[in-house]
Amino acid sequence: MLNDPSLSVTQTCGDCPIRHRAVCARCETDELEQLDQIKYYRKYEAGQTVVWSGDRMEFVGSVVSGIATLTQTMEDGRTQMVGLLLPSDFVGRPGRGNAAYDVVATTDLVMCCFRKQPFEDLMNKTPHIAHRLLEMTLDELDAAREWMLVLGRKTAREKIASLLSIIARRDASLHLRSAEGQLVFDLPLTREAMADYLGLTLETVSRQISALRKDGVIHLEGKRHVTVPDMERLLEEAGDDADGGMLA
Amino acid sequence: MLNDPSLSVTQTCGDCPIRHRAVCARCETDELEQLDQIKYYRKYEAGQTVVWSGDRMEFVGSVVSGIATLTQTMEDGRTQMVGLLLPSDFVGRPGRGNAAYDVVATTDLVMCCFRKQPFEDLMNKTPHIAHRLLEMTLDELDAAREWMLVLGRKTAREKIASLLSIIARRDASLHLRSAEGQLVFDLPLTREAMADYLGLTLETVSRQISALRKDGVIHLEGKRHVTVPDMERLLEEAGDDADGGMLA
DNA sequence: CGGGGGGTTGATCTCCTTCAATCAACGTGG
DNA sequence: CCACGTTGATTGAAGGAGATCAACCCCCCG
Repeated sequence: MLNDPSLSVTQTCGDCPIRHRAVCARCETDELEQLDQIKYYRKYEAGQTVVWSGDRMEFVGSVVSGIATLTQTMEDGRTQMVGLLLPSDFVGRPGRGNAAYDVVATTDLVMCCFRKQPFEDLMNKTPHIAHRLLEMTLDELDAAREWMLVLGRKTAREKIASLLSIIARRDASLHLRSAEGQLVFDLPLTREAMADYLGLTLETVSRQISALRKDGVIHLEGKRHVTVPDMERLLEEAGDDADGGMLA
Repeated sequence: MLNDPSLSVTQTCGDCPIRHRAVCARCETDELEQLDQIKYYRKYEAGQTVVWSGDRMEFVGSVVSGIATLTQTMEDGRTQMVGLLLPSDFVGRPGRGNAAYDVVATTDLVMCCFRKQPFEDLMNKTPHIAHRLLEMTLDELDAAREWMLVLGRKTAREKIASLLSIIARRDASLHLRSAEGQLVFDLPLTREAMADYLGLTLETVSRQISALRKDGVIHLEGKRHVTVPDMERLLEEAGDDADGGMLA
């Protein structure tokens, strides 16, 4: 629960790594200045809970760096991840007072926060923000619906392959390291988190990853470092049509 | 495939049954007039496909009456419903050329359609529309995420109970017929459609409905007419915390 | 009368869960 | 430096929830 007092991550929006992808992506310089005045950065350690489901939302904001998860939990403890928050993703829902999900940092995390009320006021005045938020929300809705197919209809093996290909795709779009068709990345999630994402048990996750390794679909170094020798193959295993985007 | 030529459902927006809930909910009268100029009604019969996944989207629009489903299908035929479209729900995604899902009418259906380009132009000019669409999209995202928990973590029995309570709740909010705590409604879906919604087989759906009936959680008249003697009980069976809204 | 769509029920199979043991990596304090 | 506990992961054995395959019913309609 270390509350580092030296968490001043002060920087100007112009230098911000997520400047062109976050809610502020379409803002003009004057709009950015207004955002600048109500923003503040906040750091979380891996494992820390950012927001508790049901709690009053003090702020909304963007993930600047690190990874967080959005999860829902039943009274008996069953949990389902309903979103994976990567840099530039938005946290919080304008127009709602209380959080609907737990937000947990899975790695060290930096958030760019806006106090809720000022942000909502600003949003109502600047269509660029509202427009970008609509765009992002529609993307998230698509992602959620794709995930519904994974959860409802895919086998354990297909689920794992689906998760791996999503992570691989994301990493490829960031590092554009698809040289030689070889994709390499680190799993940002524990086996348990993957299980919560996929609606499986962690044992099944472990078994299926081992199976994919034995079958040569992926290579593993250590527990987390993955190499995909043939992306087409992985997509087949995921039950997706090959081709599947890559350039989105 | 009957293409009824007498499908003129002409009416003014003022009389529209979904006037206060659809994308146009927040429009002023002058904005409504503009929408009026680009709108047209279209009818579909039960079973007809409204939009094919992958096809060019000619229009976006609202469900006026009837029920439609949003489904995704894998090459081998497995299908997952990713959305249930009720009156006032919006179909189509501004800013995207091709449909991502199949839209199928499960009952006779009336849609209020807008040609895509004019609608997008109008949306960019009138923040009321964009704002309402954001609101609706956020609601859909919440619904999708709640469904992810159902798909990923609930048992077959809980899944059925969840679906029934959602339908019951919706019907209650429409007909406010919660007199005596007795809820009565008709299932708008076949067993197969329910299975596609819940990530189950239709046999399992049938068995679990029978089981809930034997256990007195619901009463059935015919195959579709359902009575819920005790909503609390149904919510327990769904694995939801009791209370659960009812007044949203 | 035949036929087809929607639904129920039964028997069997299988994939995933559950329970459990084991392991490797890591940090911590004696 | 090593015993110890912890956390994340792998693997095995057994059991069960739901899928699969199949028969049959009901009802409407041509």
